[in-house]
Amino acid sequence: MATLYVGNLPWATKAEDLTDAFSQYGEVLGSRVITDRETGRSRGFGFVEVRDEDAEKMIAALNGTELGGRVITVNEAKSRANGQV
DNA sequence: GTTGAGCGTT
Repeated sequence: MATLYVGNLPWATKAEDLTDAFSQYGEVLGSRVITDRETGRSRGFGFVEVRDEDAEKMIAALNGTELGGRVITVNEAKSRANGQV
């Protein structure tokens, strides 16, 4: 599968919101919104796990679109484990 | 109750 980075999210965005939004354009295997480890508040970005064959389609479909009232940024995630191969 | 570029935890 592929990991998608989702940024520029509202503070109220949750993992379910990412799943609901991304599942409209592909199969969402899992999602995760990054929250501050110390305070527990949302950092305004998250990650969505999708199938590799649907990843590019979902990026093109949701990148630059509106979510929760804000325009979000969707890209292929690159950090920690990168490709997950 | 606040903030706004950036890539997450076991």
